[in-house]
Amino acid sequence: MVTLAEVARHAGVSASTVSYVLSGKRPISDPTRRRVRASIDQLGYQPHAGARALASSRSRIIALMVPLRTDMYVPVMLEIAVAVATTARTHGYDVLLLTGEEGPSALRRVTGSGLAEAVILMDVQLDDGRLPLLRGAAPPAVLVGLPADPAGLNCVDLDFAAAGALCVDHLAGLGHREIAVVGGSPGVYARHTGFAERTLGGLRERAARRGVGLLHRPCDGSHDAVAGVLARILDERPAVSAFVVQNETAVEPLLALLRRTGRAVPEDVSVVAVCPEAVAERASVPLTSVAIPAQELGRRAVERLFARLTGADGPDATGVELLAPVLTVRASSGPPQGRALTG
Amino acid sequence: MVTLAEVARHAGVSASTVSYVLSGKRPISDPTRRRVRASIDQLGYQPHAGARALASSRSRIIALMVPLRTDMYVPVMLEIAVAVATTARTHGYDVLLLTGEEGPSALRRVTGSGLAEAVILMDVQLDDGRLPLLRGAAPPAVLVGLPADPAGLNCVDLDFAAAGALCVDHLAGLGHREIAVVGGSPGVYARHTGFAERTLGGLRERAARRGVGLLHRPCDGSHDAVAGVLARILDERPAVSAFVVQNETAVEPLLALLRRTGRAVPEDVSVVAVCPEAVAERASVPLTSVAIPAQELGRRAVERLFARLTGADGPDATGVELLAPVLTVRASSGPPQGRALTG
DNA sequence: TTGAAAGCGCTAACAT
DNA sequence: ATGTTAGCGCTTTCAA
Repeated sequence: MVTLAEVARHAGVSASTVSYVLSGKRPISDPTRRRVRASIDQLGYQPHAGARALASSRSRIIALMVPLRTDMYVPVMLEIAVAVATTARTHGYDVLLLTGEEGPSALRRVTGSGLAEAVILMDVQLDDGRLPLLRGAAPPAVLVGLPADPAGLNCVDLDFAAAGALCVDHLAGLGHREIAVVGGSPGVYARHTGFAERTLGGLRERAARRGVGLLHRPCDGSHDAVAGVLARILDERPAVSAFVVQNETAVEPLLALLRRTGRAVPEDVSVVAVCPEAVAERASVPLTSVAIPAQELGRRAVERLFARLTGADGPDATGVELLAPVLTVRASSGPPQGRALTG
Repeated sequence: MVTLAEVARHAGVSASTVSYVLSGKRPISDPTRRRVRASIDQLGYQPHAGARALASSRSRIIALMVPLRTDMYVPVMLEIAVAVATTARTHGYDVLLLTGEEGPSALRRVTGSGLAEAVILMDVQLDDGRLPLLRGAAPPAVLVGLPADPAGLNCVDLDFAAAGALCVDHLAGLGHREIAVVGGSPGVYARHTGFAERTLGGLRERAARRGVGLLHRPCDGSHDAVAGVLARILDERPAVSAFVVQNETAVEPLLALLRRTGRAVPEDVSVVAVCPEAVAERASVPLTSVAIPAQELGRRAVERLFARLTGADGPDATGVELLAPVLTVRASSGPPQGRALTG
């Protein structure tokens, strides 16, 4: 293994000079810098990560905790994770992958051992068991998601309430008066994963304000479940002329069932989804949708973390950042035709 | 920060004794061990990861490189990654997440700096740019996937050729004589991602051996693409009575299109998929399928890595491990009814 | 603008 | 069964 000392000898300078060439923490004359750089290249020197972490108390690693459970739309998780990793690299950091399995103690472990300098948590629940470890002075952390009480925490998420409101605005603007919501799987609500409830809140509030009827049914993504929920909705509210879907796996079953029962989209019923762009674009009817900006979420989480690490916002910058939802109109929504759904 | 030296002082022993209590690398008397343990707990001591890595030349970290691209079934990727992370933890290791973005040099970086002791590569292609770095003495590595020339490499994958053969056996056994294959997206073939070609090889070989007709069409998962491919197949081979699908995103569109054109599954046509169990179980018709054992792949990759790291198989154990495919019969396959597909 | 040297916290000989 | 001690490779004062 090539060490810094060898580089120094090869370049005819002291170890500290090599170190400073690398870190840029003090001015180095141009000729010296050149010689050192040349030696580094020639010898193929790579600084030892552990030695660096020991001497500087900075590991240049952040930990990313992903959920074990997988009843959220999984590709979003991976996309966020990848965005976190690539963004971290642009700051010279690497990402350690933690799963929920070890529980909150994993945070303590990687953080207490100096393995990771900071933490990003995905799929945060309204009342998350990991939160107590993060209040106050604890390790720098950013949450992707919004807990019930974000006081003293650093959070990034899509503004799901605004997303719900946006869906209602779009549909009400087209003239729809009765909207049905095919929600996330019951498990999502049971766990109080914030996003589902926040979307629903936004839907309800805006529907009430605009005098539009709103019927909500949780639904897991299986074909049978969607069929059941759809039947109930049609039975209880025959006047429903539009659907909002938050469960991506329910999208195709819903479209298939509507087709099969002779309901044309968007002529007879409109469908609006809250889902990743990729899902909306590739659906059997391209969906009018509010995008879930996975990459942006990952990116922003890392940026906020580094804002804290570098003290740009003050050492304990805290607060909530909600990304504004964007609704893209595609082929699945249009004005109601006045035909009753059951017609 | 609590150091080992403080623990030693608190317990009234030397630093090395504390170290050996922790590592178990030499016998310690029961009373001493107890005292040390107590001090560790009381002081909340956690060994410094960097110091450990420096002194021992072992970081206890393995790197996992996931592809940036995402035209494979993404949930499988995440499931493998999570399985890798949890399995690594059972060996006391953590996992560093690398994306393809940095290219092969990322391997050099994490490995050359001593950050990671070993590497697991996902989504390996037949002729992968990362392979040259891994031949010979290079850092211990395991590939999930099978390159064209696995000589000197350590690989784990599903035996996709056998999976293809299994599908043909199942369908031919039911009496089908003409089978159509709805393959992966054209991009998968263009990149020579091994699994698609190997499945196809297995399908062809077995079909030829059993005298069954086989028609293969690549297909991305969009509804329109599936519709086009299906139309072509029906046009070219009206006698087709069974489909094998390897592209998970094409499953629902295919089922929907078959329904829409009045073809009952499995009465009129059988469908067999190569896909994760979750997809097969939740399809609108539960699918007879060969499972993609994501967890098992991740687990085996890690186990093989540690077999190498600990020298259990000799320091440069190498070779290919192909997991035997398992076909589960569900509702989507049955004997042909003798009605022509176009009937 | 550069060097010398003292650690960072731990492991692993080498002693006893 | 336990203690002593010399590094591991780097960062960062303190000096010049």
